[in-house]
Amino acid sequence: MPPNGRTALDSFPKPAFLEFMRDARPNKEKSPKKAVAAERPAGVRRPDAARIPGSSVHTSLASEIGLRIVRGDYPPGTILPNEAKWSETFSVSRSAVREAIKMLMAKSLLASRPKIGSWVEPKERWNLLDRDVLAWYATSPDREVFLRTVQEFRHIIEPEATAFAAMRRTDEQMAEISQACREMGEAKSLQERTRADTRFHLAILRASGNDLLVPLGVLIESAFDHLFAYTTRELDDLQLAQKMHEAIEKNIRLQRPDAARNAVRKLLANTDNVIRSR
Amino acid sequence: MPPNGRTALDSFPKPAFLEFMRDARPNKEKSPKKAVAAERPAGVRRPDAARIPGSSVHTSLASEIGLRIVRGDYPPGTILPNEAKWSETFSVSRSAVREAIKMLMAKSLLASRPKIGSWVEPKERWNLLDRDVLAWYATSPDREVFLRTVQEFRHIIEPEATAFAAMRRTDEQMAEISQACREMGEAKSLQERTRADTRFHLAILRASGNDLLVPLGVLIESAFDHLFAYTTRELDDLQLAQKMHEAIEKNIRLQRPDAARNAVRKLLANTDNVIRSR
DNA sequence: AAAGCAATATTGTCTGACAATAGACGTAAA
DNA sequence: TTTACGTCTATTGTCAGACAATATTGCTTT
Repeated sequence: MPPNGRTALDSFPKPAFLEFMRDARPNKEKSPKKAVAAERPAGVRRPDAARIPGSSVHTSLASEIGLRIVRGDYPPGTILPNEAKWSETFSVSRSAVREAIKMLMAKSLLASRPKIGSWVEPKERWNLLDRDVLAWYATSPDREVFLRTVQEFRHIIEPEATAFAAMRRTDEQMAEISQACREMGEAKSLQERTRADTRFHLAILRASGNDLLVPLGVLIESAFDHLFAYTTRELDDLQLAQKMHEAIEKNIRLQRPDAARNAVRKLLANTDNVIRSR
Repeated sequence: MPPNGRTALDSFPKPAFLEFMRDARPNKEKSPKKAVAAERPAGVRRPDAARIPGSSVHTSLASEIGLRIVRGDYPPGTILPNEAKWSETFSVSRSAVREAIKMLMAKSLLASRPKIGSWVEPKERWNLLDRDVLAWYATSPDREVFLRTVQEFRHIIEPEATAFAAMRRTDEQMAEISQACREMGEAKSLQERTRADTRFHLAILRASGNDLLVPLGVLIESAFDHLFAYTTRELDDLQLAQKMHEAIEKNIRLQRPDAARNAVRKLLANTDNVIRSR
């Protein structure tokens, strides 16, 4: 029953109220509050905000503030504007601001105390492996550096994860991996192919049998998002990449950890070249 | 100015209100609300809640609910009690409940929609590498399994991270590493030693030059917390471990990636033995 | 039987109030 | 002059109550 919608703060829903961000309207008269029903004050009342799932006010606010922090607008240690100030700046209620701030606190970007305010936590505390933080982080510096960092990380994780998968995969997990691999080959569009590619690598992480590896999937997703622009359209390259994926699939299927690890290393080296050559 | 207190939801502050958790008091009369000042209703009003930093109501609530979810009380897909219900169960305001839920949403343990309610997200979405989630996760299954998983993860991460550190460390980073190593040797108590040990490994992660490795420090901290009970009191073992740490320090200092990697592998193998032998 | 429509339950948002906290500052004492 | 203490005050924490938006559920109508 719970629908499987995309996760929240992904920041692309174009938060409605951000349009009038700096539009400080100090003299907004209080809404009458007596008029119970009938007599709609005709517009003015933020007509149709919050349509898309990920764009409730607090969510959008969290995105905006989170992005600013990660981007470096408020360096670690900085004391942020207080809740009343945010509330005024964005013309939203204090509750919405508080909920947004609580979300950022949950990601360790912020902490707060009465009388002090909220301050930006030192960068080491940031939960960089969080989906949203990662997304914000990915936008701020130039793509190159970010992509290189993620790619380096993949070199550390994926070969070992794949070796474990070759040892411990269940049949169901193998089926997922194989299917994703097949769908990569049959994909009609580049986007479709990339999606199957992502599924392939995530399935391997899940099959590794180590719960802690699974959350690292966000890194792979992020990498593929940013790699998309670099992806080749050349048929030769595509076929080569497909062969490499099939080699990985095969070695996991035949339960050969070492061979699987090497196959992944080859694939990553190939990806490195794609990045470098651009 | 921002004090460097421990991070929030660490769940050891023994949240005050949890005492009367199941104490459903349906007929609580509304507080008079007219009596402005003077005439304190004498006790009853949750006398001294929220003393310790990490124990505000919403924070404690998030801990309690988060723990329940991770523990498996509400399996993925389950629709949770609604906000009003939580509010009643714990006798706290709906705002507090909402803020707690927003924190859990930020960690991808929950998601919600109007009219539906809040449901537990599939486990793959959980941000297991989050400090709090990890802490909750660590309590639920038996220590053994958790410890083994974390330790396996360390085998994947730390050798490579250390090799990178040997290549890219700055002098400041080296100083941190060396100091932690020294303090390990000079530590007077086991606890003191463990703390220095943790600092040593975290400093290496930071020195690796890959931002994404830093957040994995929570795993190491968690591992050491749980490893503490297993730690040996034998002098021989301690001295052996110290030698291994010094070998790592030396190889990073001399910028020998391969030797550093091997030194870490040895140390981890030693730790494996400690775990296994218990 | 199918399609549209209304009732309903739940989260989302706003408002306004008061409590608790801890820094800043001034005042008094040593 | 310096130190210690108490007061002032700005900020988050908590509460209460109201209304809006939304999508499921079940009913009604064709």
